[in-house]
Formats: sequence, C-alpha cells, structure tokens
Amino acid sequence: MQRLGKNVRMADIAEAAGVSLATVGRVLHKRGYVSAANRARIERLIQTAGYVPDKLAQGLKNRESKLIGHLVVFNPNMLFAKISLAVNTAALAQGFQVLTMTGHPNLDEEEAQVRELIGHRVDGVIITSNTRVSKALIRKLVGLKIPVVMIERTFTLPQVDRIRVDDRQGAAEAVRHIIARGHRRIGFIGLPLVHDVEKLRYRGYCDALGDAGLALDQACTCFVPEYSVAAGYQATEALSKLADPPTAVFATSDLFACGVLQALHQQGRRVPEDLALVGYDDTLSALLAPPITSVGLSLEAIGQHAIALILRRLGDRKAPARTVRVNTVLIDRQSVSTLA
Amino acid sequence: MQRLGKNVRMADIAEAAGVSLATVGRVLHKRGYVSAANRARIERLIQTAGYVPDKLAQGLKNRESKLIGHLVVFNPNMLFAKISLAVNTAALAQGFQVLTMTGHPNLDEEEAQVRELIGHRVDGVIITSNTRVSKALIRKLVGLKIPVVMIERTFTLPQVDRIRVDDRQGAAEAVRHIIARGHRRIGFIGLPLVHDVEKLRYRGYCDALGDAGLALDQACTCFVPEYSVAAGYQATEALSKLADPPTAVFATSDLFACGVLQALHQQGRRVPEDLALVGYDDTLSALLAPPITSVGLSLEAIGQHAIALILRRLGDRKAPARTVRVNTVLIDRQSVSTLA
DNA sequence: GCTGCATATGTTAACGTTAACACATTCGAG
DNA sequence: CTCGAATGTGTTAACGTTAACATATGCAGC
Repeated sequence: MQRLGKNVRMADIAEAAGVSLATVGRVLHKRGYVSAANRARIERLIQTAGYVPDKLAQGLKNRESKLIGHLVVFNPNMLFAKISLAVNTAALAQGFQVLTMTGHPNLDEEEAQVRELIGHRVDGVIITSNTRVSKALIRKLVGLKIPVVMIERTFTLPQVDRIRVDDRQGAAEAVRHIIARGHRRIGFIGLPLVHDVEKLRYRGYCDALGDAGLALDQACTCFVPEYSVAAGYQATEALSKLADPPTAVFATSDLFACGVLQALHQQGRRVPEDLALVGYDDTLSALLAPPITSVGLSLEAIGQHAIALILRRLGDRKAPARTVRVNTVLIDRQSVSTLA
Repeated sequence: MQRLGKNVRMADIAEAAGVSLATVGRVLHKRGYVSAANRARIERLIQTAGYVPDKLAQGLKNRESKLIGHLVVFNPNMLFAKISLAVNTAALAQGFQVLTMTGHPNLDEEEAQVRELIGHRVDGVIITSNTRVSKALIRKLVGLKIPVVMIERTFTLPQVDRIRVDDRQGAAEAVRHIIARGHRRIGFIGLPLVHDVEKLRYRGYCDALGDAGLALDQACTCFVPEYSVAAGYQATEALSKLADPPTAVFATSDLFACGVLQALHQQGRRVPEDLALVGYDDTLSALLAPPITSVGLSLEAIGQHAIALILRRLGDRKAPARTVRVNTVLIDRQSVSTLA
C-alpha cells in the first residue's frame, strides 16, 4: 500500500481493506453504517499505515482550509508575540492553524499579505491593533465572506467583530493602587491621545486622580512619540527636572518602565524608594530589577474570544458585529512604596 | 462573473474573457503563447475581478502546499518568538507561509502537532532546539520525504539538515571581552552540561580563561536547573557569598542576567561598578537598567538558512545532510567596567 | 409473502488548478 | 506550393476528499 515517500490516501486504505472509498469515509467521519468487522479492520489499517487526511483536498471540497490568518506587527516588548501565541493556542484547540503575517507593512505589502491569506483560503482573519490594515482591505475580506476579528482597534465596520481591552479601568486601577499607597503627585508616560487605546489609559489615569480629589497637573504628563525604552528614559529625565517632581510614575507600557529604570539607574536613584513605578502590559515587568507592578492583559481570553468570534461568524456570516470586552489584572510586585 | 461572496476562479476569468481555462493559465504562468490582445484582456480581468489563485487547489494538483511547519516552544525571553519571526520573514520572501506550533508538548501532543503539519501537507518542517520532538518522529517526516531542518539541536540524522550557532566562539568572545577589561575572577551561570548548546558556551568560557592563563575556579561556576530569572537571582546570591567573589559574571542567557540584576538591586550593588555582567542571546539586554552587553545571535541568518536548506532539499530530496554554522555578534553596552 | 425500515456498501460527480496533448493557423524557406 | 516551425488556443484527466445517490440484504410487522 505504501507508495514510496508519498502520503497514504483513503484509496490506499480502501484497497487494503477491500472496501470502497465511501466505507473508509464513513469510518473516518463516524457517520453512517459500517459493519463492526470492517470498522475494526479499517481503523487498524488507518493506524498502522499512518493515514492523515489531506487538508488541501478536504479544504478544496469543503470550502474551508482550517487556517486562520493573523495580521500583526511584533514589537520590542513582544506583547504581540504573546497575543500571537494565545491566538495559536486557542486556534489549535478548535482544530485550526494560524498563518501569522508579521510584516512592517508599507501599504503595498499590507495588500500583498492579505492576498496571500486569501490565496490560502483562510477561514477567518484576526487583525491586531498595531497594524495599519485599512478599512478598504477589511471590506474586501468581508465581501469574500471571510470573518474578521479586530483586536484593540477602535473603528467599527459592519459584520466585523472586535475585542477591546478595558484599558480605562485597567489604568484607573493601577493609579488607584498608587494613590492608596499615599502618593499625591503621579507622573504619566504615554503616547499622544491620537491613539485610542492610549486615550483610554489616559482617561483611566484621570479617573483615578479625580476620584481621589487630586488635581491633574499637566507638567506631570509626558506624551512621547512611540513605544520605546528611549522614550521612557527621556520622559523620566524631564520629570526629574521638575521643581516638584512626582513621587510615582504610571507608564502605559512596560517598555516605558524599562526606560524609567534606566534613567533612575543613571541618576543613582531607586525603585521603589525614590520613585514608585507601575507599568502596563506585564510583558517585561517580572524580569526587571526590581520587578515592577504592571497591568496584565488577559491574553488567553483575547485568544479564545478571537477564535470564538470567528467560529460564531462561520456559523452565521451575517451576524451583527459584536464587541467583546476583556478585563485587565493588576499584578502587584512591590514597586510602589508606601508614602508617609 | 462575481459569484456572491465566493472567490473568483480561473473559470470565471476564462468565461468573461471568452477563452478557455488553458489560455488563462498561460497568462497566469507566463508560459506558452497568448495573443497580445487576449493577454491584455485577461490581465485586466484578473486585476479588476481580484482573482487570487486557490492554493488549496494548486497544492492538491502540484503536491506542494507552500506551507512550512515550525515546531518551537516560546520561552520567557521570547528568543524563540524572535527566531519564529525571522523564519516567517525569510519564508515569506520565498513565497511560503509558516504554520507555527508552539506547544508545551507532552509527548502525545508532540505527535499530534506533527500529524497536524502532515495533514496540511507542509513542504518542510523546522524544528527548534527547545522542543522535545523525538528522532522517531523526525524519521517519520523523512520517510514522507518532507525536508526537515533542525535549529540548534545536536544529534545527526540522515537527510536532516541543521543550523548550529557558533556558541563556543560566541561565549569565548564575550569572556575575552571581560578579561580584556582587567577582570580575573569571572563567574559563570548556565545550565548543566547535559545540554549540548550549554556545553559549547561553557567550553567557550573555559577557552577564554585558558587563553588568558586564568585558572578555572569551580566555585565561580553555577549550574542552574533552568533558564529563568529566579535561577540567575539565586546563582548571584551564591556567588556573592564566596570568600573571594567574582568581579564579573558571564551568563548564558539574558534571563539569567535579569536575575543577576535583581539580586544586585536587592543588595544595593550596581552594574558595572560593583560587578561586570555579560548576557547571552541579546533578547532583553537592551531593555535592562543598565543595558547589558550580550552575545547576539544572527537571527535573520538563521531564518534565511532554514528556508534555504528546505528549498535545497525540495530540489534534491536525497541530498546529504548539511550543517550550516551561524556566527554570533558581541554587542557592547558598557556593562563591563575596566578594572585597575 | 409483502412492505418498509434499518443496516451496509458502492458509484460518481464535484471542488479549482495544472499540464499533457491535440488541434488550428500563419509564415518563411526551400 | 509545400513542409515544418512558430504561434495560438482548446480539451481533458488527474490531484484526494466528500456527499448525494444508488443498490443490496436482512428482518420485523402485518
């Protein structure tokens, strides 16, 4: 039966068992009637021959590839790599594989990547926040009836589901934690408010200050151009130079927290003694010296929801767009000192 | 021509252009004769209709999926995520997509993952060092004539190509760098020598000491059970308690370096003033306070070689096994002080 | 001894692409 | 004007799987 160096086919099993393709198919799909004797024989043959169904043929016939596309850009703190991992894991649990496109897409490449996914006839596409993928391109996918899920992207599109992290609440919780330890002047490091996600984190920061009756001091808020260590470093230097510098800093990314620590190290100051520090995304915070309190995202939940949303839409292609909210978890690592 | 919500097929193009499938095929493959008029018309139709060839059908016919499997386990420092990224990028440049399996495989799962890849009829499989994938399973792939490339795994198997990083040289260079700055007692933190990769790094450490005429002091070498921050922390505490503690430490992973920094922070000591430190893999070192000198791996080279080896074997399935060596790059970040 | 249903199996036409093959037409060289 | 390239196009049989349809036997109920 073994055709040298070739994959075993249903036909090979059928021949060896002396039955037709259909009977083998019935055993494989556990559907329809097969005599006990034949079933046993076929199952044994499948085992010993190491038959594995050809997903290409299955896909061609069934019009489904069991492949899901994931558009994402990895960044230095590898948050998106972790999301990618979560997506992969959740997909695998449902019998899907993930094609991850991690480009740095100029707008041409972006289009090429989507074409690539369409070519592979992916059953769904997940688009994460830090890609540029345009509405037009998403509409193209929708037009092809390919379910699309966006993670942490803010615009809405008919028949496109979304996953949003409750960043406002997450940030507020972090800042409340700082306030509870007695801090009154709390610095903020984040991206300009043109980024919706960042807007939410900033609002959460404001919420917490407001709830505690603390005034928002513009001098304490640093808006930097990009997620990077260097940006955190520079922001910290700026904050240090203030006449009345903050005693604590809330950073909207662990990358910023790294920069804060580097700046402090340079100045010979320490966390938490000289400055309290809380980061965001919990990607690096456990690794730093000292380990930093940070706001963790529920990555597994994100992955599972992404797959679940695709599955749902695979069942009902014209279901109304749904937005799933995912919460955050404050992970306390003692980088916030208690102030007198 | 548009069949609502369905992908455009060659047949649709052919019909619209008033030609046969074969003619469209000739345009698509740029092969054979097509009249200029027809060519232009067909090309335009392909454009406007947004035709994308079905890789499932192509794969079924051509017995190639344009998919490459990658077996890997992501670890906390995300080194393997970065390798994964490099592999993806290199694959894409050659028209391949990557199916990444990032399990924490008990030996059953491992088998299931490989079956999954076989099911998708991957054109090749890349296996990275930190998986458990057994020889038996690899032999199965070889039996199916699927090219296999192993990254940083040490055993040899006929028709299985390998990529090895020149860890011995990389470690030696790092330690020589430390010695050049005047250090004489240099600690070592690494895994037990049962791991071949670690064995090489340890040998490199010994090489450098030997070349400099320095004695190897067993007391300065810490073999810890796993790559982790905690292990680095504990090793540092142990080294600190020595009567004659080292003035520098070479760690075989940036994760260890993180632990070293945490331990020093705890003790109120500083890098590089109180201890020189060099890490390995350059995954985290740039983010730490202070940034740490580390041995970088040529990730892009690893990715490109992996794909190139698969391509080569796709051309000649019974080519003899080849091992490609990839070098390292010492990235100096001033975490090694100059001793008197 | 039918009828009808449960059981058991086989045949065949897709799915979208490719490539081998066949069949035209044109044109230049002899 | 005829032969053989060169040019241009069409037909068809795979690739491996699925599912609709067809067929056949045995047996219970009447």
